[in-house]
Amino acid sequence: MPSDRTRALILDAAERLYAERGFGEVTLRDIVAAAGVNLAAVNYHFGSKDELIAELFVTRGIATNRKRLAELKEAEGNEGRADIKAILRALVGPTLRGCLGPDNEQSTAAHFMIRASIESVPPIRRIKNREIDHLRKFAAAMRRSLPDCDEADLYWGLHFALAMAHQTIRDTERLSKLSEGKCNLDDVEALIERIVEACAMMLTARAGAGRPPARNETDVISRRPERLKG
Amino acid sequence: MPSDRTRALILDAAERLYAERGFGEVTLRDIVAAAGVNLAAVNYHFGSKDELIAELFVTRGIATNRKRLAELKEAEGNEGRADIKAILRALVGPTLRGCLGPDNEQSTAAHFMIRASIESVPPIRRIKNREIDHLRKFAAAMRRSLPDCDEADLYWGLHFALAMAHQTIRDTERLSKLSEGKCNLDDVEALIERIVEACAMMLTARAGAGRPPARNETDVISRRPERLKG
DNA sequence: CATAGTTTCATACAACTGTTTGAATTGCAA
DNA sequence: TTGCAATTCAAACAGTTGTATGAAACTATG
Repeated sequence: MPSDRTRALILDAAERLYAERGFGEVTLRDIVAAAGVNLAAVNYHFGSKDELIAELFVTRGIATNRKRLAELKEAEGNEGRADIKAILRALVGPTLRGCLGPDNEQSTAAHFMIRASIESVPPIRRIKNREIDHLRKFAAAMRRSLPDCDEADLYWGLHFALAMAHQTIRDTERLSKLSEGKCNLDDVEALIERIVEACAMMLTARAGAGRPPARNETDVISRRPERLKG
Repeated sequence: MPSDRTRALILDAAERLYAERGFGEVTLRDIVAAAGVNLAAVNYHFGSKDELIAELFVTRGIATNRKRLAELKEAEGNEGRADIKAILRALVGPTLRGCLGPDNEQSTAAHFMIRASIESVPPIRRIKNREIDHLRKFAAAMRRSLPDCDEADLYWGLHFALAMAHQTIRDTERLSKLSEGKCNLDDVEALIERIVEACAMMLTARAGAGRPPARNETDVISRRPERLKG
């Protein structure tokens, strides 16, 4: 009958510190100090530092994915076919709210997962395949929503949606410096809508064209600027 | 009259190793072994590991920026006003070619800069402001190209273009696994065109609307799904 | 209470990190 | 060649890291 208290203290402290500073900047001694437990407790409860990180990644990943899937399910309703925008919203909404939303919606789990997706430390890299399966569910939903859309385009759309969301989270500072505050980063719902609309537009524009437009033809190559000297 | 040979050997080896494995996974001993020089040479020529990294970031950053600015200049020609697509192409093209293009176009400098933008290690974080100034030149070019476009939208477009490009470079593996090879990652020019078209579309769609569309109104908020349990 | 099992603790350990040292070697000018 | 500075080198240094140990403290059952 283990009293998981110490265990939980370690997990919470590690989640927070890793989310704040990144994996490279946090030592086990930092974690146990923040958790108020003994150094040896980590190896006692988790076996090793890597196993602690792996457990964090698994549990926090599940939590994030659950939110996304719940929104997806709600969007698809009974018909099993949702509006493409609703699907995209379910894909990027939870993470964006968890990282950039008002304080009461922020979650350390979301911050941690972003950190994990950025730094990709060895113990995490080994497990990451699980994420692929999760994203496949969204790809399937998108296929049902836009049955005429070229399949590669669907994946590109999904990929770009995640790209925009994640990069915005990571690079909040640069964007706000660059735009001198003109880009409002506090209004998450507007940001979500911006990303969703952009991706929906590129997906429907391509689907509307009937067949995938030129992606490898000479007219594309010809756009390439002349070789520039060194 | 210093014989910069050792110095250059260290820079090249460090650039390559950091680009391949990331900053966290490369030690000075790895670098000097790859360079075939003595361990103390690093501190002799650069003062410290951090200064070595900083110098790499500065020189390689300048090299990358020069390519982009050359393409931008060519796009703007004499008129000082370029097609928005050409501007975006100049923004994302060089890095994408340097990282995903055919072997003869790949550059360790581009790979290194991507790594630097991902991991953001302390010595680099201190200098990064230089990048903002560089991007401002592209923002200015975009403003000249689309004078009627809302300024915040311009920054968002620039930001998303970089987001798509960088994330594609970083996450090649996931996208290719997810799409089971359906997304052709070998054809860089097609990828560039895909990103450019997507961003141009979102910029012109918004500009065409006459004024920035609803970004903070209630109809946006209302799209938000109901609060989900758990 | 006694005792067996679990959990905590201070401490030590071995490995690795970036950095320094001081002697050896080199290259070049006088 | 001689002399002097610049450069290379092997070795050691001090600090930090994750992990291991064995004793102490706790918990709950008999």
